[in-house]
Amino acid sequence: MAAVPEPAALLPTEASGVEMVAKFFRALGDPVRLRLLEFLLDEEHTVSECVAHIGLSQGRVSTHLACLSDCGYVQARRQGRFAHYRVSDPRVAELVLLARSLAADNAAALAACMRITPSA
Amino acid sequence: MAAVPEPAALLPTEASGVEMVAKFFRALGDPVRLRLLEFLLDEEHTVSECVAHIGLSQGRVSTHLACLSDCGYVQARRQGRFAHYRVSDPRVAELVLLARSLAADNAAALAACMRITPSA
DNA sequence: ACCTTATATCCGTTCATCCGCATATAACTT
DNA sequence: AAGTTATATGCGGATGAACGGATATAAGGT
Repeated sequence: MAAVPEPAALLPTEASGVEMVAKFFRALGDPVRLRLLEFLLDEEHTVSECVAHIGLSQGRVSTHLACLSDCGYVQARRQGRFAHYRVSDPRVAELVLLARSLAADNAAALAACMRITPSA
Repeated sequence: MAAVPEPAALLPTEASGVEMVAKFFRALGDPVRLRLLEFLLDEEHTVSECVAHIGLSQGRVSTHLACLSDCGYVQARRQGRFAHYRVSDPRVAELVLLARSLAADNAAALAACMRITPSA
């Protein structure tokens, strides 16, 4: 099977798997969540600290953190009434750094790309 | 400068840069574009071939390809009335494979994450 | 010139996602 | 128990992004 010159099956064969990888990327497609990831890379931080760092409403930040947690980017440690979040997997940093280098090489075209966000 | 225990500045310092990386990820957050990327990894394909492969309207596929091109994921080679697209950078495959491995490890949680796509 | 083929763009609709605000839950404090 | 602090969830509204279908542009064929 798979006698085609495919490199190693970039994507899962099932459609549901592709949708899953897309979802995974969508979680990174938000500037607030990216900033949260960076903030939580090395050290744990509570939700309140994240709120102070990000500057959005507490509810919003909590939801963003839950989203990152659902997707496996960060982990929550409960302690009393506090929730300490941190990045759970070193590959996360790898992923973002790789994207950053790619994006940097295409900054001009990317900025001009009106097909994703017409006004940004 | 940067005497903080940051690992190597995961994200660009300026807000516009963060928005740019987010935009970059958003381009990958669509199953159709992911399938196109895989299709164009090794071999060039024309738009018509992509249309046949993907199964959406020609206009839609053309726009998706333009989007990928704007973001620097693929490159177009014009020949007569044909446009041949292919992945331009080997790091693209790296990026998607890395995400795939991460997503696989969190498949269950990801599937249950209602914060990104309530119905998928 | 006319018709076909290949690709790109525009338009209106529908669905997804983000936001702030209000509210619910849960844990400490006194 | 009542009040405070920390976090999570629900709601309506606004914007973003996907789609199909129609149309514009451009190249080849006859």
